[in-house]
Amino acid sequence: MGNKITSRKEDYSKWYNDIVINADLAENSDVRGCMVIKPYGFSIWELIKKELDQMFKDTGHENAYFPLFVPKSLFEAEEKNAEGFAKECAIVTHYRLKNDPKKKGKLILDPESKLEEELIIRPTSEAVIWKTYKKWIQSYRDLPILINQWANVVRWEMRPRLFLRTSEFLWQEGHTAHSTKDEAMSECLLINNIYAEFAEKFMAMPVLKGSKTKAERFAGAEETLCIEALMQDGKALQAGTSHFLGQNFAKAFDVKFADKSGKLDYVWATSWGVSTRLMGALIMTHSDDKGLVLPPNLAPNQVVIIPMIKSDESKNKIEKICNKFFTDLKKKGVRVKIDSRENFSLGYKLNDYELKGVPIRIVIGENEIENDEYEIFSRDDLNKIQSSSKSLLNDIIKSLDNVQNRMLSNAKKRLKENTYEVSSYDEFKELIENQNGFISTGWDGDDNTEEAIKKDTKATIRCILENIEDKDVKCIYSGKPAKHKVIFAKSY
RNA sequence: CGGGGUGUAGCGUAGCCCGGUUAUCGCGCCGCGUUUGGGACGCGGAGGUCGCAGGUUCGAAUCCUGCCACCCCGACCA
Repeated sequence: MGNKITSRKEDYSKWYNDIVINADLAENSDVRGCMVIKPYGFSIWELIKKELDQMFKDTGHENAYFPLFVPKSLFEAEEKNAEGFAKECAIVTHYRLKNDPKKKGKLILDPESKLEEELIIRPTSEAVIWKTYKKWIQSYRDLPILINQWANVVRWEMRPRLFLRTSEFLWQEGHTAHSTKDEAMSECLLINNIYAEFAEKFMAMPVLKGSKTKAERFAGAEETLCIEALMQDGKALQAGTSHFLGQNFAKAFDVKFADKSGKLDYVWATSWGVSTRLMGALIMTHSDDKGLVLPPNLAPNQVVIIPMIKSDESKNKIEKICNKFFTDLKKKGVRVKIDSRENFSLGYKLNDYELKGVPIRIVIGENEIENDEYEIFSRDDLNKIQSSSKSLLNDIIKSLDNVQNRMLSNAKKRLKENTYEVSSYDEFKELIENQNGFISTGWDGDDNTEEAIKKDTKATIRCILENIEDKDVKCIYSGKPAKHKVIFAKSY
């Protein structure tokens, strides 16, 4: 191995990047702010896709694919959305290059190929999709449309950050159309619940569910629901959003439907998405100074078997037993791998799989076979439990469950321990300054209050947990009666 | 776009202030041998437009000018 992981206490940002790069997940590419996702990292994304995709399909959604390019005029149609994304768009202006007459071997834009109308590389697909939906929708019988697409998008952010904010990223975006407001609202809520369930069940990452304030809301949405996760350094990470778009896009793209009585009305819409940022969330929620810690449900390799071969005589026997366990585990649906590379020492392999976060590891050699004693090592708590050849298969499967559950309960505990109730603004500032974490408190609902706190402390309202009537709950900043119970935090 | 920093082999770096043999070291890579129960060792080897373009000089990784890229801190954001 080359570099070792530097302590996260020393420099969180450095720690995070080291894990991501050393564990072979991703690297910064030469192209500004874009990342290369390496095979092992991409396998994690594929698992995320697979599981989420199933959840969408189980709730009646279908996949489709829409174009990458958005003509500028189309993009402009929904004003707020266009304005919100305007300053982070990559734009295609030409369709051809030609040789530079002044510099041999260099290419320049061919001025003759300038496009009549520029094409925006989608930062999100509402515009293209609603243009299409107009053609698909005439009657209430055409509704609802429940479509999801897995795609890449480009947002030209000022400061990219590996996985969390890259110029190009992979995501899923759902776009639905409904005949009633209530139905669209429940769709929006359903999806946010799916996101939260996915985060808990598969990522072992507990999240808070809530809605965004006007300032933090998606451009063009009437309401944005979100899931917010807490990272190990106490900063918040927005992990997924689900937007109720009202009739904004239907009006912008003139999408009307005839109801049962023949009356025309604009359709109601939602859109929702999660991105490769989830992988950043996964890393930053569970990893430690030894490297990645992956929950079994999203680990490309759930179990690794390492044969320990000391002599030619025992080689056959050991390989046979390794293969038997390998096959047995495969049959049980476990993602298992045998590492029989002979040019790497045991110590190297042990460290390598710890770095890569493989949840369960067993070493099989002469000692294990002779004594019929097998050690099951779990990555999350670095503990070993004893097993025998007879019970090994079941014990491994049980251990995978244990790791998954333990990771979730530890993360839940950390979320609870780092969520604070405060009664004064001084206490609020003190906490934000020194501890980070979630601060649960009252807010008067005023944009100016939100803005003032942000300027003062860098903390923002991550989500509104609930609207409250209680006259005794005061806004932490203004002291006026609070309208909402909210979570403040510094965020990524 | 403002403030600070960096650019030398696949990765991490020394050298730069104070110009001068063949550009340093570690990891990784290739070959051979010995190894393998917690990141193995020995010997041999390959790999460099010193970010790019100019300038100063007998001579530039080193000094000067311009440009580019990246990192960190702000504003922006899934």
